[in-house]
Amino acid sequence: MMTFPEQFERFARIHLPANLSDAAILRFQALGRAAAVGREEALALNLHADHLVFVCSGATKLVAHASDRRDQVVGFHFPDELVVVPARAEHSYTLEAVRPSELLVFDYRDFTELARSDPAVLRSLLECARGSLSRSREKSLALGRKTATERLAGFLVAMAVRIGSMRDGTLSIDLPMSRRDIADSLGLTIETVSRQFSVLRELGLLETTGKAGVRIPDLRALEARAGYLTEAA
Amino acid sequence: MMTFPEQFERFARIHLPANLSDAAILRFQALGRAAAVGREEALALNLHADHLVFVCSGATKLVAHASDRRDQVVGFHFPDELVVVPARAEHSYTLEAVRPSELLVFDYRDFTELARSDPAVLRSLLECARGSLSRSREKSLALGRKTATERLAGFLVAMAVRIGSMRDGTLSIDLPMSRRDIADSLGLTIETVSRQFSVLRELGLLETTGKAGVRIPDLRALEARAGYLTEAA
DNA sequence: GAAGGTCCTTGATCGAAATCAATGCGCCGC
DNA sequence: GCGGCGCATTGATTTCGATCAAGGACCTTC
Repeated sequence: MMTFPEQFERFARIHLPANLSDAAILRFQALGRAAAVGREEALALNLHADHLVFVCSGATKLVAHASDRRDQVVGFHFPDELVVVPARAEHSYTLEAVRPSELLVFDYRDFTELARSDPAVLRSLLECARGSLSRSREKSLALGRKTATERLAGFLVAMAVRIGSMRDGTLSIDLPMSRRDIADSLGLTIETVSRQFSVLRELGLLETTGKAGVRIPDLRALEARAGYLTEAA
Repeated sequence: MMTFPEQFERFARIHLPANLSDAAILRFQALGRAAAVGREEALALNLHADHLVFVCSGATKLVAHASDRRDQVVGFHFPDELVVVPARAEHSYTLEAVRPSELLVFDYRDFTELARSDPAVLRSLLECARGSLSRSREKSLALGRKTATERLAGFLVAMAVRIGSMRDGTLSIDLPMSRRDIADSLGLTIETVSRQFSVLRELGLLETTGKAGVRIPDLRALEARAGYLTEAA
């Protein structure tokens, strides 16, 4: 459990320019607030404003809500990442904890107003937005044109890159999210996700240990199963 | 047909700050090139670099390509809009003309390098990225969790807002894109798109004239059919 | 370490959209 | 005005993933 100044210091180190004056840093700090969010809880936000949220610890999902509790996980966000949580428009969005998480919350408008003449901060925000846009476009392709197996394979490749680690010589992931979260992210049902885990397991592309553990013996092979473009095409 | 300086002037008026010095404007101008792209042609780009493209005239689609010619239209872009076209990664992207289009092309890296200390230009880029991210997230929700009818209704609402106009008292759209483009944007087939047009027509939510003309007598009703959140929820 | 609950897996059936297959319409040149 | 062609519509059938329905595994709690 971090104190607010510790959290902010971490945020500043990653997302604010190194040469910022102490006074300027304090002005940004004054705009932030800390929030601890328990598992499966949503971060409480003013629905009518955009927010900028820094993930200090845990793991989170950004969820878009349509009518009839049909939810779509629009993205997962892990420690040290910055997320833009949009205000309610055609649909509403919530940032929810997949694991107990410590978050740093800013009003988007206040933050950009303070950063309006600081190129380094603006560049940092732009990079954050570009990363999210790029992942979101990849997701559109997956949701629009890929089969269930390809979607799960692509998801696992992306997770391996973002939160995977080497364990006794094999690329491994400890998935923080439930099958429901994965299903809501891939536009599938939990049953279909479960079946695709079985398919990939039978193809020898992965091994599972318990609910959360996944070992990937051959990342390239899994990428191929995800329908990624090869050198040739 | 615009000359390159005319095109650039238009771009500068919309996306560059008004108080930029003439010298600075010329430096940006030196980075751009004009490109005319015919119907269904792709803009020729260096595949290994990101680009920034300004649409001067016409209508364009940003297409993500997976294996087996399964294409996903990731977004449509109309005159005065700025598009980020990503370099090839897991998938490749092309910007293609839906109608003959005049485009202004920049290398993304060069452009941001020149803008690196100019907050106003950076803010303009950030706003562009945020707009695209927001539309992309809405698309993820539609592709992941909505029915064919809801997707088409949502698409038509969005087009009405972006390129619709009032004609003899009724909100009307002259769709620049084919059924195939719409299908590739909504993650459906052309046959299904066609059937959903019939469904919405039979529901009295729209009238069609020829292939491209759409009249929307009641936008609110169409929005409701798109599964948008209502005030209550 | 047994009990209980939650989450996950597997199986059987159903349904929305894809695919396959004609047919129709609008738009072009002639 | 009349073909002809490309695009769009409509119909018949198939398919992949959703839904419905049991089991089974893992983790917590006592």
